[in-house]
Amino acid sequence: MNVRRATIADVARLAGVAASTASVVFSGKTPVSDATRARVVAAAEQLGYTGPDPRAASLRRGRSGIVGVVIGDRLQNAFRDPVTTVMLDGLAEGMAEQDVGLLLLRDGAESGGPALRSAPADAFVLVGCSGRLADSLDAIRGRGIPVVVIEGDAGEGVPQIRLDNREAQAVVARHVRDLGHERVALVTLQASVPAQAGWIADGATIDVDVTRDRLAGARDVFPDAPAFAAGASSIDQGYAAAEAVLAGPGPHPTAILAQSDLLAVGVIRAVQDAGMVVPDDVSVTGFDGVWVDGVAPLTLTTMVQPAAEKGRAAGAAISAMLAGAEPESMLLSSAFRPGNTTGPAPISRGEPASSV
Amino acid sequence: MNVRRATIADVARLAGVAASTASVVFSGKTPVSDATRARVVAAAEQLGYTGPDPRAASLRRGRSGIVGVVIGDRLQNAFRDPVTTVMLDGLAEGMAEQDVGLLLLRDGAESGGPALRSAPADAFVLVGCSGRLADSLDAIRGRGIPVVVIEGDAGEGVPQIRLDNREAQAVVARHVRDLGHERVALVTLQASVPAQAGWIADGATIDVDVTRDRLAGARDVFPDAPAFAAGASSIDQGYAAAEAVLAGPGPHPTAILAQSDLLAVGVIRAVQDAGMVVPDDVSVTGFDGVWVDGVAPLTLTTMVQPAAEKGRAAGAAISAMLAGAEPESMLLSSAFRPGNTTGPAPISRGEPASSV
DNA sequence: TTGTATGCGTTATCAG
DNA sequence: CTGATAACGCATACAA
Repeated sequence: MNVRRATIADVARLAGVAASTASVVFSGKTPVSDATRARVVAAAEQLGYTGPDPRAASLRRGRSGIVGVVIGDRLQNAFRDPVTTVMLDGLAEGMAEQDVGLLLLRDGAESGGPALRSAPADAFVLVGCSGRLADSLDAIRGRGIPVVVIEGDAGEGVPQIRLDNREAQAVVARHVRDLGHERVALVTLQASVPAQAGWIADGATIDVDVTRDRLAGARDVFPDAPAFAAGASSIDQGYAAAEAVLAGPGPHPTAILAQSDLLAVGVIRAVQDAGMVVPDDVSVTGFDGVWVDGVAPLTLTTMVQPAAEKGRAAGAAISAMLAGAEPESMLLSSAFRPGNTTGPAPISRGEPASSV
Repeated sequence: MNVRRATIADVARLAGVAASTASVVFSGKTPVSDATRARVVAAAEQLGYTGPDPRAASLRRGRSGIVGVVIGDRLQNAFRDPVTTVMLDGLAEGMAEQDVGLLLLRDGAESGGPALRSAPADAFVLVGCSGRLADSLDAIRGRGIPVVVIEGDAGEGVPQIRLDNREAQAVVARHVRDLGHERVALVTLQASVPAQAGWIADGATIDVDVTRDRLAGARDVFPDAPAFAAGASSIDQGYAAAEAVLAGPGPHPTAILAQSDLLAVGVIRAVQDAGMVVPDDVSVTGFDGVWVDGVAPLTLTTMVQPAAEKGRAAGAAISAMLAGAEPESMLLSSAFRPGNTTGPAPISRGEPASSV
């Protein structure tokens, strides 16, 4: 290991050719005579030169082969939520053609933080990091780099991959209403960035698009349903939220609509730990459809969202933009999947619908 | 959006200062008078200059702020396996100090493929991509870049983060033996790269370190236990492997030791679908300890490995190496966690221990 | 087929 | 505190 690494100039010198010739041997962009190639390769081997320095090459070519993926608050939560990982999965697949790597970035406390401004990425995918989204977007667009937004409002000119969140959540809500439920509570995804668990006040502004849209969908059917925002999409947070909901004044709700499957699992456990039965005493619904285990022998009633497809679509859009095209935004839809965590509302004790 | 993006030279010109001065305004490495700074900032804003081009900066500085993480075969499997995501989690945490991004790379079909050679990373973390590991390692070391290996044999001079796989698996095996089991079958993680599901022949070479070591641990206790290699660490593959195991000739095994929790869950389902009861007819064990759901109301008997700690340790090692230190390798240990998927061996029908 | 010249956009260094 | 200079390592257009 020499102190200084060999450069292509060193190789060329040793091989007795011009640097450009040596360069061509590695890039293969231009024909080279076998004799020359052999000399260059030999020289490279002798010097321990393994190929062009990626930093220099990317400066010269103007491409780094990296796509930045900005995932919410913390990488931690992102990895823990199967929806995100499935989506990343799809993203990787959607860009398999290009030989690019995915650079995972979190949209940290410092909005539009250093990473966004200084990451050597050819393009970015922003994932549901609303609220802070505007800043992040500015940081990126300022760089004149292609960007696609998944589940967030990006404004003009930015391709977006969205879900029919409002309508989808309304479908679930109607299912619950049709079962006769009237006292319904909602457990939402995080409402603000950074997340802050707690009741969502009437008329409160909700930064996060997904949360806002799904909440709207539920309220389309149950206008007065109280909503508790979880701190993250996790079982624990769902449990805590349900505890808060059940501890509220008045009779407990007969149905709890959670905005993610993970939250729903937590809700179910909290309900059970409170000595009640799902769905006899309380019906519970989720959202996502990728989380299948954890409530056995129950099967969660939920909306199945095309998570992998979201990623694939984003990947395809990025590919298109890198190729100079202008991809369209995309609206994907979810499918209702009934399970047995919902059932008929328990016989009313004559209580009117009320806030919990 | 101009055709050409503004450079720091443009900004400097407009501000009437030298390029180096403008640069300093952005980097903050040297004091600048307020007046000058203001002029530069104004010029930058006017030109839409949002900061130095990362590619040029990293060429100049010799650092890109990126750490490459090479995960097995497919990103897909990596994301699907909670062990990996938890590990990544820890890795991100272990490097939180540095403002670096994680570049996810797969060690694709083309060994030591382009990504490894051409990714502008300051360091690499290789995760259990053995077999192909040697090639990848060469590709990286040739570049003279710090590298840490998690769960793989990297040879001299490369810090490694390893688990006590062999001993840990032996602990589980002894637990099973102590319960009276004699006819035991093993379901292993992938044995080769790329993965190929199937029985592991006697004396076959196993490329993947983790698989080999855990297998050895099990064989320390059950020298003749037949082993079936799964195609990946997933429930489905576990299910398929167990089907193969149960379909074998002779009496079915009374215990199946799986090398991961996901596999174990699949095994359990296959056993149940075959009309048998866990653990009465067949005991099942896992490995990992991060997967808690999916077999309710059973609790998996498993080894809990410090997955997050693995990542953290790797992150710390990378940080140290980037700072010029030479971190030591690390051996982490797992803890036995008994569950109720194991129980006493069913009453023997006088069959001798045999291969299935 | 090979070589020459040029610049990609920065920033470290050092002299003023 | 500011500016001039010189790389960083490579790849492309073009000429030979």
